[in-house]
Amino acid sequence: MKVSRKRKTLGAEEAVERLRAAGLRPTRQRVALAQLLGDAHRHISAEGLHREAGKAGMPVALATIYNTLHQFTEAKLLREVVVGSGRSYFDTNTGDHQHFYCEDDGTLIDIEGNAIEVAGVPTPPKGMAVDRVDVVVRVKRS
Amino acid sequence: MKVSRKRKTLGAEEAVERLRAAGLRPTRQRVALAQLLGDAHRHISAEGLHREAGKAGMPVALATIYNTLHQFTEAKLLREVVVGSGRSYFDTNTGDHQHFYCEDDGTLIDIEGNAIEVAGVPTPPKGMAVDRVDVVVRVKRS
DNA sequence: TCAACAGTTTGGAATCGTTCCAAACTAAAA
DNA sequence: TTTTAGTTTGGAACGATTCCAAACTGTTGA
Ligand SMILES: [Mn+2]
Ligand SMILES: [Mn+2]
Ligand SMILES: [Zn+2]
Ligand SMILES: [Zn+2]
Repeated sequence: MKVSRKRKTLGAEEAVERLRAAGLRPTRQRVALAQLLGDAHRHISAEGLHREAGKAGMPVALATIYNTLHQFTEAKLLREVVVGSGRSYFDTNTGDHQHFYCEDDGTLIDIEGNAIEVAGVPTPPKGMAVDRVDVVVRVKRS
Repeated sequence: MKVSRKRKTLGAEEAVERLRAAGLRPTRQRVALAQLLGDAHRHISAEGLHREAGKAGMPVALATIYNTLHQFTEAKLLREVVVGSGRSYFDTNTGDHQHFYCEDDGTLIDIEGNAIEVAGVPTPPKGMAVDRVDVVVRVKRS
């Protein structure tokens, strides 16, 4: 049987506060999305969030979903994760961490930032500064 | 002034041999592309190779470019590198190495495989095996 | 309290990289 | 040669994302 699991969403007030703190005007749509993204660590696509908003009875235009995801990313409320050339994922875990990526089903799984260590990164070319070091551990069904 | 630089391409015979060794039928188009990809380490997109083939007087249909790049990748003559969700790059360096990625202009720069070291990769989830560990050092103009 | 404005949302069209398709072509086998 | 399986092709189709201009709505400050 299929076990249905409730996802922990945010209260509206909390969402509004979060948006204000990030300097974003708390519109109906942004509040709804901030609530849906909630607290738990998750990896979600634009299409996925669009669908969730619809199911939750607060439909939001797809263009707005994209706008919002990018604004949230800019505001460090989200982090964009690129693993394949197709779609991109947005990660509610903005802390230092890396990912397992399952090529078979497109799943992402967090790897704690303190678990993994990258050593020996050379000095970037003149005039460049390191922004972030991304590690993707590609796994396959064995 | 703009300095024009010659790129080292392969001889036709050498390209044919390489294709044969990889179990690929040496068609006119595949030989042309193998020649263009040549010996030097480079990062190229499908569109880029399509344009180069045209300029070199051996036009190849874009669909064939994609077919060929994927077949070459399958045959380990190339390696596919994903850095952004837009286009994907094909890397003539198939050895163990990683990349700097400049977000400003989309440039890729190799990092020797023996320079960088990733430690502490956790055991993959049950039933999964590590295929490859990709490190992308994102840099920005500073 | 409310007009005015800047910021935001919207549906739909447009873009873009990539894949699909079925017909024409060609390298290799017989 | 012929045959055959594999390959190429242009153009249509696709899916994710972005663009657009019109409608809407938080916020401000009179
Ligand atoms: Mn993006
Ligand atoms: Mn591919
Ligand atoms: Zn994550
Ligand atoms: Zn490389």
